[in-house]
Amino acid sequence: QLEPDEPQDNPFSIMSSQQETDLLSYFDTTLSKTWAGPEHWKLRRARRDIEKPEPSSTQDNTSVAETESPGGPGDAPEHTNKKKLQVDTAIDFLNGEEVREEDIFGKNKRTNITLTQQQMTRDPATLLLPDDQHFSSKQLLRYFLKPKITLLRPKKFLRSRQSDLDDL
Amino acid sequence: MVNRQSFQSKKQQTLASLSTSIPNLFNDAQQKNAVLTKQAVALRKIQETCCLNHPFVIGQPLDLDEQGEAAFNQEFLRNVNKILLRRRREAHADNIVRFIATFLNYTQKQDDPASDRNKKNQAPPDDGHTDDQPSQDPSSTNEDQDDINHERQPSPAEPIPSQDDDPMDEDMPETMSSRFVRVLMTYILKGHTAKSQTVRLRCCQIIALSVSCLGELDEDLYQQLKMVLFERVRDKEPSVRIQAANALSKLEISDEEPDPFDQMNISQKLIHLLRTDSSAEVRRVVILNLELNPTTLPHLIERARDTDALNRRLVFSHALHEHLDDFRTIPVPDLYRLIKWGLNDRDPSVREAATRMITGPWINQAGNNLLEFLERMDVMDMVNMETSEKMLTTLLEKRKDSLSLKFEDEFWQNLTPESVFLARFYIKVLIENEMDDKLEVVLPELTRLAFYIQHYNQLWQQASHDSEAHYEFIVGQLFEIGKNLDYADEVGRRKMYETLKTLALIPDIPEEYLEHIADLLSLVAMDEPDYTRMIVDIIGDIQDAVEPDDTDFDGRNKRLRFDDDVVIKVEEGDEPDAAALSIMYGRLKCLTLCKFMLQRCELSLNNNTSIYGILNDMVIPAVQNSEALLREEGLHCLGLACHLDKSVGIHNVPMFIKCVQSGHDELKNKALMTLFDLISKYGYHAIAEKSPDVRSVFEYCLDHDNEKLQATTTEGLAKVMLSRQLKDDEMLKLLTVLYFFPTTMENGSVQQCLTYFFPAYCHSNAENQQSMARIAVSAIQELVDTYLDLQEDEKMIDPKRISEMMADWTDPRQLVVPEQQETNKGVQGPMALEVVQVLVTCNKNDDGK
DNA sequence: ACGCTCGAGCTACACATC
DNA sequence: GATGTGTAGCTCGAGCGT
Repeated sequence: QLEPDEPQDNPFSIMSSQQETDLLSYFDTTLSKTWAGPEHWKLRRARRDIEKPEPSSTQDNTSVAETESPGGPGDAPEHTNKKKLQVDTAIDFLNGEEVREEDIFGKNKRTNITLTQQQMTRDPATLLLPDDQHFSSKQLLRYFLKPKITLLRPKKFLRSRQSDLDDL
Repeated sequence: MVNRQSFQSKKQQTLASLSTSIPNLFNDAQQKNAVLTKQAVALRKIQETCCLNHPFVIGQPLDLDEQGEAAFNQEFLRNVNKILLRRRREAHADNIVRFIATFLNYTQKQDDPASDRNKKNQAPPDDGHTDDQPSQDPSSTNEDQDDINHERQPSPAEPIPSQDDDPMDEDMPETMSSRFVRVLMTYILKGHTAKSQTVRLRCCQIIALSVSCLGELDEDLYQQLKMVLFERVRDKEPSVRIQAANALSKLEISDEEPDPFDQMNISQKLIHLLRTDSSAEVRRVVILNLELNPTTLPHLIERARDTDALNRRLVFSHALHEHLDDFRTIPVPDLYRLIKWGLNDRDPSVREAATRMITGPWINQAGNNLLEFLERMDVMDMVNMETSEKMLTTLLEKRKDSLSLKFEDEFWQNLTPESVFLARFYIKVLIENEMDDKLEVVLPELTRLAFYIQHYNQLWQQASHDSEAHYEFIVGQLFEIGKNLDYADEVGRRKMYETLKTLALIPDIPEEYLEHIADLLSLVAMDEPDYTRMIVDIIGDIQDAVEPDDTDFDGRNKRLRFDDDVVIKVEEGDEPDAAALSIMYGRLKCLTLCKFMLQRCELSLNNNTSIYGILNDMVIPAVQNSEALLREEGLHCLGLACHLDKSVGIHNVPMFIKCVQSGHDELKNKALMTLFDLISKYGYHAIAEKSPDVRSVFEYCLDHDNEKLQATTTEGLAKVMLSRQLKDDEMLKLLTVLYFFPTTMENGSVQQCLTYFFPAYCHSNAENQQSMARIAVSAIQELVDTYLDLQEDEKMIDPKRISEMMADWTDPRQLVVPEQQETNKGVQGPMALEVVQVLVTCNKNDDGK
């Protein structure tokens, strides 16, 4: 969690926490699917997945689990039934009902079943991704003028040979 | 005749039981594991019995029972009818479609004496989808075939026509199957204008799977078929287009006759679909079926950037995988674009497919020889360096275990661009994977490497124009290898220093080599002050070489080489002053080296006093120089110096602001970068306290028409706001409006930066999210106004989508760290209120939300 | 091979338009 | 009033991971 107000003279103590790195790498992964920008943005299905576990976890594990369990055992056979019913798309060629040809070849005079020439000529660029600049937290964590140095841990770029010797 | 009579009675029986025998075959054929050939064989037998007056004999003139034929056809079509209304992807119906194709293939082959001899009854083609299972087991198909041939032995009583007496007429002879094909196709084609999309879909599907099973078609039927497909490929329903495209791709590509409707031939239509069809699956069908040739190749390559990840993947795993005989048929720029896209794709499965394509068939094409492969890839071309590097790294990652190389003196003495390039990345991969034992036999000693650099440098300096680039490249790669060595050896360090110094003094050393030198010297140096002293010395030497006596300098070939777009403008009539030019280039080179040094320095100026001299003698004068390039590079150095000392930094802020306000674009950009760096380093308030102008400077740059400047400002603000140094609703609103503004649409850097920034900003922190909520409504109002009076040629995101995105940003559930419940409702609630207020005050303009 | 998940596509419904 | 158009929600299946 972020500290709301850090002393202004040392602002990057905010950024230097491990959590901050975690947060940014979290966004690096979650946002890697939406990088292409508003033209390719889609409304994600409401994050029910995150809310689903909530009722079970937020509630006590004593009463709620009991009340919901009756539905559980009933579900299992239902699933198998459903599957069997769904697979039942076989066609009975021998005794099946006749299909009337006018049902098949019936035409619709008014409805246009073909696209207009204009609908056919769309800009090919809309079906292509833009040039990916691979924007990530890396860009946000480096200096413009010293791109090799991260803002997070201003470690020494030059390792002192003297200290190497000292280490031994 | 007895035979004839028995045939007739068999026919009577068969005709009588048609309404059960054929449905039974269809029933069998729809099953999941049905061997369709079996049913096809049985159906063919029925067909022969019904349609002929004699037992079938290959090559015999057709003796047709038209009534029997009609009965057969009618019954067949009656069964076909039953699948035409079955929805897309219903397995049973799909099986029947395949059955139809199998039957057509089989019955047609039976009547064709040419194909009958070698009776390699090809399986009917797949439907071009990724989901198709291999419909038939090839071995069983062949077995069935053999059985048939035994059964078809003509009875001894029949006259056996000679097999070779029947050269085909120019007009194909009519056969039982050709008549059937005509009947079926004519019937199926009727469905192409049906009201039901399912019928259209099924008809096209039948055509798609059957076209290659039809044998030779009448010209008129073929034309009719083609026209129908031309129309269906423009169907309103994507699912129909998928099948139609599939069918079209199975027609002879050699047919180049254009459609009178739009003047496009088959190939052109397919390419058009590939590029413009809104359905990813339609495009996919074309990717999978389009023949690879010089015309289609660029369009297939373009699909490596398709919005659909699966399509992108198929370009690598299918279209260009096995079908491309020689990757050198791809023009080099396209080749590198393709590899770059594939290896850098956001989707791991695409990257994987691209890697497999390169490591598999492409390397094979080069005889599994990496050096040969690199040669064919033309890796020396510096334009594509990044991609070459990535590619070789990927390659070696895959092969690191099976590859054991040994680089000894002889290897290093006889380097080629390809071999040194390979060595560099082999070393890199070994280091990254900590494969120390393999490294041991590969890494040269520091002294040796210094010697090799010297050696190839000499060759470079003496080289003819032709081989110059060759040696230059080798030296560059040796620099890179040098960064991996151990610098403990004193003698090696000294040798390296001497070598690097010599190189630094070469008048026309490329800029990136100067950077390598700066890097390597940092490894040679004992510590930072030592490093600084080394560079300052070298800078002094460079200056001495250029400035004191300018007699033998010729500005043209001794100049420092920068990127191509950097061209020093020489004022009109200044040409004779080559000496002045060369002095200027010398200064520029010193500044550049200084820049590289400062980028690698950390110590404060007080602890590293040798920098002061260089700042005062060289950098400050350069900032005031009239030559733009020198000013830029000087400013850059000054900016870097500000990194090292807070008071120097703060002191110079007004100067940087001034540069942003009145410099040329490149200078503006450098100054702007420095300002953001200083804010990052010393805090926004430390800067803004003394120079409140910064904020307005940022506003000014956000609006600037220079894209690079806009991008720098955006990225800088994103940094400063994400780190929560700057909390400024108004600035956030400016960024939001900028993000969706029509003029920013083309600026990819700004777009992609903000695409990252907004969700990260809003979802990382509840306070940020509230800030967004406060400005969202007024921002969207402004954007809707903009949207309403868009010019003809301007494009903008639909306001509805804008509001969706803003709703997403301000959704409290998306917060990474969920706030305490109090704030949860409070975010979008006020927004909704505000929306209502806006709607009430002006109920003529309403947004899409 | 199995099972899960996410997303494309389908249906139904409301609204607009002729 | 009927028919076309656009959208919301739901379902089912392809494709991925285990």
